[in-house]
Amino acid sequence: MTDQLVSNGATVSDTPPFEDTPRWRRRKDARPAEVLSAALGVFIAKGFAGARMEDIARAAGVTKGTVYLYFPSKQAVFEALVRETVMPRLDLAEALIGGHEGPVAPLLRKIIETLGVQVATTDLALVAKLVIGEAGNFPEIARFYRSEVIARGEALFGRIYRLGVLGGEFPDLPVEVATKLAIGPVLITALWRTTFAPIDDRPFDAVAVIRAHAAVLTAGLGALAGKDLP
Amino acid sequence: MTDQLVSNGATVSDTPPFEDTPRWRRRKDARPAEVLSAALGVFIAKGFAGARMEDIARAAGVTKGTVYLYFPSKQAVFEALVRETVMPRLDLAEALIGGHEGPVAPLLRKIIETLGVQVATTDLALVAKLVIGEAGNFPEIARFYRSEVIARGEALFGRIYRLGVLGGEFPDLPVEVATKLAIGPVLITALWRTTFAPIDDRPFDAVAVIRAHAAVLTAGLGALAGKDLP
Amino acid sequence: MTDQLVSNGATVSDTPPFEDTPRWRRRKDARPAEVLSAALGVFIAKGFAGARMEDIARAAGVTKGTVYLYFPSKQAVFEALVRETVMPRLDLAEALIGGHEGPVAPLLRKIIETLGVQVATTDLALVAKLVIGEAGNFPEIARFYRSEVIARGEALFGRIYRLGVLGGEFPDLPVEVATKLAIGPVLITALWRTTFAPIDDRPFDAVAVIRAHAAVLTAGLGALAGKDLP
Amino acid sequence: MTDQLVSNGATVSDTPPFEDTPRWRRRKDARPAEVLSAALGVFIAKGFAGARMEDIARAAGVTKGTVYLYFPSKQAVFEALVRETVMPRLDLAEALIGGHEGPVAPLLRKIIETLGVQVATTDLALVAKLVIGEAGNFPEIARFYRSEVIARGEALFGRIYRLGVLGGEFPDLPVEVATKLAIGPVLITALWRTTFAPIDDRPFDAVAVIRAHAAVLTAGLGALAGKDLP
DNA sequence: GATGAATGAGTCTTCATTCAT
DNA sequence: AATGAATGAAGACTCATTCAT
Repeated sequence: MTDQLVSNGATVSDTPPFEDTPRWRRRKDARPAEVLSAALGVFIAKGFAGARMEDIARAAGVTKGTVYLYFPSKQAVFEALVRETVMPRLDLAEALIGGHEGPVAPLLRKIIETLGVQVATTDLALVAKLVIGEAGNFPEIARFYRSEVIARGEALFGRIYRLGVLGGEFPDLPVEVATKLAIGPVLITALWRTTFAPIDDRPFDAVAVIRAHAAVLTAGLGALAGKDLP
Repeated sequence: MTDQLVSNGATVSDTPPFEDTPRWRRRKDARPAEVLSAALGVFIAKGFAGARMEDIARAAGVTKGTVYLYFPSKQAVFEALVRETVMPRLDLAEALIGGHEGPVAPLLRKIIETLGVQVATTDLALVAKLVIGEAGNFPEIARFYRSEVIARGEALFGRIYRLGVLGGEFPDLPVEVATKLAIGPVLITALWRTTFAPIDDRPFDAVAVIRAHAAVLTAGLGALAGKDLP
Repeated sequence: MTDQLVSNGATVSDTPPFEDTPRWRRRKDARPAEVLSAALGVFIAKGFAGARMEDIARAAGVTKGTVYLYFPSKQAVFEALVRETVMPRLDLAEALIGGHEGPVAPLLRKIIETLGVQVATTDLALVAKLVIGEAGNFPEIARFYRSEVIARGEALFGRIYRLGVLGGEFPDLPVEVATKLAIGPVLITALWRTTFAPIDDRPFDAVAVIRAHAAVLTAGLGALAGKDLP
Repeated sequence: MTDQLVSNGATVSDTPPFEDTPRWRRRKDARPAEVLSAALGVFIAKGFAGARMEDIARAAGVTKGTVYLYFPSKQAVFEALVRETVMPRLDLAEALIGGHEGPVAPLLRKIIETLGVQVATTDLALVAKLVIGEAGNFPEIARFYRSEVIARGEALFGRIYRLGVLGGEFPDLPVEVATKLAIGPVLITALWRTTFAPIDDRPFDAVAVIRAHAAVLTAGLGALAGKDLP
């Protein structure tokens, strides 16, 4: 059941079923990524404390010792996981948004849709959920996430939002407030997916939520343009 | 199903019918609630696994043994906590919304503001965060929360929303989608409060987010009324 | 076999054989000393690294967890052991020597005999052996031993020795050299007892070595009085 | 008994009779000795248990696997180390003493000085310390050392000492007692060197201790010649 | 009713050893 | 011959739970 959640990365079954049956294969380069991928599933399913290194190792198709060959501790696995999962995507996001300039409202909608679907569909959301759940125990991680992920996201979004304010398309909300309005429904799809969808009969259509959100938010911002907000 | 959930934890009203030690009577009645209140703080700070019974006991001003006098296990404490914290508030919420009828859009805004501020400000949000964080380890809790809290909230919100759709004030979104749009920014304030606010210098104005959210959402829904959404 | 080495302190068999069979008895005050006594035997027999907390606990008649109730780590047990075993004896030694004044040569012999027998017979020697064996891993312990035990011993011995030098009874050796001449054979009895005596058929008469040592050393020092030593 | 001790460790002379890879020939011959030399340092610094094969290998400039090429286990390394380090020196010692005959007291002093300086200055002392520290875990090693090293040393010393007793130059002490008087201060310099010298500011003059010891011991024995000792 | 000493199952982590390359 | 990735048994330490007091 966890496997469904982990969209990318190798899983146990990636190991080719038949080879000349070596006790192990030399995979130094691939291993860390494999372990992290396996770790994501286990952490999501059981939380940091509940995840046993044994679980992670087995999910990665190796033994405990091998995990320690690449990561000095469970916490290091967790930290690497957050870093490695989030960073590449962020670069992508910045590249995606960075170039765009022009009429703001439709752009915002497009961005929320595109990124929202990404976030609501990929590991990114799972990592966010992990960070939220474990922030108490990992202030460092929270701080890192705060400064590396959220700050960068806010900067991107803020740049666009301010353009809209200047152009009279959006009301003059503080950027950090506007950002949360934009992120809120995106985040909820992420949390729903890990928290309630697994125990729910009804299908959960994350994309529908994101679409509606993008539409309603831009419409609402447009409608309130130029008005004073309390 | 709900009854099974909190399988055996004592609750506040569990006072044994007759005893002859009035000296302890006062305490005995108050203890379970005191313990749960203390437990909330500890669970929030450290998560379920990270919270030690010793911590909870000390926070409640008693010793470990005493906690076990009222709750048979750590899990029972957690379950009772979710139940006892959420239930009374829900009744309140239903009472609050239940009566109102009339013009829908302003009502919706009022409700989101009032309840949102409540949620974003009180323990309710913390419990939600807990449930989200521990759902993997406590499917029962997640199920309970899903059916008791979310279902009831959705029913309340859905009743109003459908009125708005019928009256042509709102676009015809599926109720569970609309609910998530409404809840998203509320939830984010809750998560922010526990996750990032503790490590952030800048003050976090939850109420501002809720206000803006109520305004933008109702404006957006109004603007899209009658239109087709993809 | 180890039991013979540990002269004082409670051992497992101190537990009264029959009582009203409690799973455990509340012994908060006695426990730390019991654990240390048991630990000495285990450390001597297996060295620090080879000693398992389980061994120590079982030797003390408790379980692992109980040991951790009183000592935060294995290293803490070791440190406390050295401290607690050595300190009281040192006070004794200082009291013993402190008072004496008068003709120096016979006094020195008396002191070496008395203290040497003590050292060669009690736990003191075992602890010294431990410190020697584990100094590499516990520089702190070595430092502590160096400054607390050896320095104090050297001061005591040095005071007497210098009197003898001034009185023309002893040759003018550096005190730290003279001390080592006095300690050497004493130490060897300690090491022999733990290292070779257990695997030897022939009985080992530590007291005979000490007596001979006291006699030969004082005679030698007397014979060399006033002469130049290279 | 001795043969069992070093059960299966390869020794320097183990060179397989014929190979055809001269490129490695030089190394292959030197390796075991290099490994043992490296191992001594590591064992001294960390004790047997604390020494990791990785440490030993790195100190020898090879990798773990290579160590296992020459020694089947860590214990085999330790055993070979003790054997190979001690044996050659012992032969030397026997050669040195063996020939001498004549006036006993000055000879004894000469021997103690010469050998004592050797012992107090070379690896020999370190090995002794190792054996003392690990005897509990390696009764075999202790037995080997007892029978091969100590017994031979005692025999050498005893032969000389008995001559002195017969000639009326020395008091009639049991040989094993007299040996310990002679060895004690020598051993202490060895232990001091590894245990306290590394953490001490003051320089430690092992040779001065040995010189004084040789002088005082022979003087003392001479002074007590013919007297009854208790 | 309350305490806290004691327990012991459960995990992380280390490292000697193996073996494909 | 040499390497070093992989293994897995072993041991320190934690903490929920029990129960004599």
